[in-house]
Amino acid sequence: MPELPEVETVRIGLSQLIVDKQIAAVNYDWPKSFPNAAKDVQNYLIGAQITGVRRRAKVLLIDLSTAYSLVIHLKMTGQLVYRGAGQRFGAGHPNDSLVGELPDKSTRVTFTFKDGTKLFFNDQRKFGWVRLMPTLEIEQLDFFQKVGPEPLAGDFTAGQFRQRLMRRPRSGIKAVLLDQTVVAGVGNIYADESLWGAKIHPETKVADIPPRQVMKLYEALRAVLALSIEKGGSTDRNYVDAGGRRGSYLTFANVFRREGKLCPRCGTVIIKTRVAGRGTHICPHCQMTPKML
DNA sequence: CACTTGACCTGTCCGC
DNA sequence: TGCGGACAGGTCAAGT
Repeated sequence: MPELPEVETVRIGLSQLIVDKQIAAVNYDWPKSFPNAAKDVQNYLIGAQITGVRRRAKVLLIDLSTAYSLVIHLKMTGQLVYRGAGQRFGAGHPNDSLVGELPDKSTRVTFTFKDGTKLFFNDQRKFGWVRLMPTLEIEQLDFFQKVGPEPLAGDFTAGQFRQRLMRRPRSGIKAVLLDQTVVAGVGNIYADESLWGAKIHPETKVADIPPRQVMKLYEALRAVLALSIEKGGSTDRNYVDAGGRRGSYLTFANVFRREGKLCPRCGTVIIKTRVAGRGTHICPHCQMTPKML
């Protein structure tokens, strides 16, 4: 799913498309995708105006004039796609759009604005959700209490990164990067890409990584995330931005989904294995297997 | 404590 | 053309 760059791309799109709009109606067909009391929906969602769109880790926050917010997690296959009144297909380039006419069979929630435009929450696998709750209570959610710092924040230093990683010194580095309580927003794609950038094997124990390599990983992670946001994120299969458009980061990826192809750095064939229970792409030459003691 | 597996779901792809 | 299994960007909970 959407990792930090994808969710950030959706945030940027929505903040240009739906701020100030007033919600006139909401429809949903799968209660787990929209687990909210009808009373709250009536009192705090219908009639509310959208005041802003924020992101924290992989979670999207749509703030409302009622002091409530929509807290949204796209999980693996979630999409948030906006359509103008009467607009049937994706803006600009229908051929470039992964989504056709909406709603479609993966549409779980539809928000209709007063001006007739709509926002669709699509989610093929139904893992994602849209939750309505008081804005001030969001920070008290367990997830928000525990989630780590934003890796692209201006005040996030290499020293902090190293300290956070060292909370799990004996774990493999990939598992630690994927741990949202260590650093926010990193998922499978950017874990693989940043480890390739720093020439670190994903199973290396955190405590065994020399400080200089940790610094390289810090830089690689931030560079990869920033580049991906610039490219509109990664579309592996389902992901699209708020206009229904694909992201192009994967055309710049060095290892992710490139098994069987050549490492752009050394020419060795990239392999795919399993690490931390996830499909993992590495250059077996650049990212040498750590000495397994 | 840390790692693995199973759940949550649907869809696609691959081998037989 | 069909069927079974593995796998897919993410988290949780439970088991070892």
